[in-house]
Amino acid sequence: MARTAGSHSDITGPRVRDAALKLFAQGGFAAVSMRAIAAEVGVQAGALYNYTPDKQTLLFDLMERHMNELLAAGTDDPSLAPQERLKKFVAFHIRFHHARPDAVFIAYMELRNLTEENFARIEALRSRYESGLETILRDGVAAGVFQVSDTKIATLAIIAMLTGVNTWFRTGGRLSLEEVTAQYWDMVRRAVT
Amino acid sequence: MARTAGSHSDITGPRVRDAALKLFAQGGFAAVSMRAIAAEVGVQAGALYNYTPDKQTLLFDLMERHMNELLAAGTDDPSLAPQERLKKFVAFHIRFHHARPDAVFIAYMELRNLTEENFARIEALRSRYESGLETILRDGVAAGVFQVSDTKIATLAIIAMLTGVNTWFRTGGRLSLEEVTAQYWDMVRRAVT
DNA sequence: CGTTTATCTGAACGTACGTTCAAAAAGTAA
DNA sequence: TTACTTTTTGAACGTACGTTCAGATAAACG
Repeated sequence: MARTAGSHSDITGPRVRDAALKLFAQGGFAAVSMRAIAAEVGVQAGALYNYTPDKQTLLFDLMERHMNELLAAGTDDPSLAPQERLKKFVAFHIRFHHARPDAVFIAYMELRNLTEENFARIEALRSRYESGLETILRDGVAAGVFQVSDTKIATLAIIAMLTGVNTWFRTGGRLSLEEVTAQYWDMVRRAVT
Repeated sequence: MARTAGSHSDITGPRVRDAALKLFAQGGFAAVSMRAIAAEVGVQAGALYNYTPDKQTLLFDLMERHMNELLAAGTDDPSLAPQERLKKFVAFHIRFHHARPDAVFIAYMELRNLTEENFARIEALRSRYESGLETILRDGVAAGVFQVSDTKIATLAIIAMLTGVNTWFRTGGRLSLEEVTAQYWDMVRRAVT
């Protein structure tokens, strides 16, 4: 056998990434073999190399796509009041991260498996995202509506707190995502005012 | 050759755990070989099996020791005012975690490499630690000094926020650990009152 | 000193890994 | 149908893995 019926690059490519995302999140980059990814897709290991030059690049692609999605989806309207902008940020962050737990997990946990250069590129993207929040905080401080002595620290603290939702929240539990978001917004609001 | 000069179980045992801790934190459980750990200690791979039945148990031991240390070190005095108790908790959590970044990293990142049974045991220990904070929050709510609508969520949010310090704080940077602690305490205090 | 016990070596076991590549089959276009 | 391109197979490459164990040496003990 060789080429299989219905095989197409446009189909297999995304399926390779989906499989890798799922398995990396499940077992960790180093613990997942190319053969395991191939099995999930339904091809032999060799076929994966039509879609990535190597395993490391496959990981990097997943992370980079995730960070680019995050940056593209985030919106901030500087004409709004800082309180309103911060509220929108909190809601967006929780919603966006909750929708893609695997990608979030990988983007935070597999950084050490990147080459130095790839690591730097991911960190640059993450830094850009953090800057978005810090800008809101700074504008709020300048406007006198936030009292934050160090906006950089507050930025990191808020993001860590919000991302933490992913580690415990499950749909169908005691609270809805909207209720959880409201509570986190309450804490964030009070923490900066 | 065989037994080496000066070899002692009391010495090699801790060195094996230290090496494993360092290397697991650096590269991840799956990516670190028993041979690499042995090389760090200065023995052959076979010698490690005098100190652990297998690699998985070595990881579990590291995590369990860390969690037990955490629980043993944490102190809460219910006779103090809730505000004071919470302040002590914040300071303790940041200091304790900052002192052992490798163990913290492993205890949070390598959970998926545990067997189901071992995972449950670590989670039980973590849950006990979280309960300590939640008790403080509940007491504060009961006393009317904290306004928190869901103490469970607040517990998880605060812990995520505080543990986040480890991901960015480095001694010798712009701020001292004491200054950082003060700022986090400020945010936590405001978030619950 | 001689005997026993604790500790480590070095080699070996079967298995799995990431990656490569010629050959083959399916799709595409004429 | 024929010629060409895209996609996949299946086998193979060298390397590394976790673990076991008989044998060897150092330490401890009487």
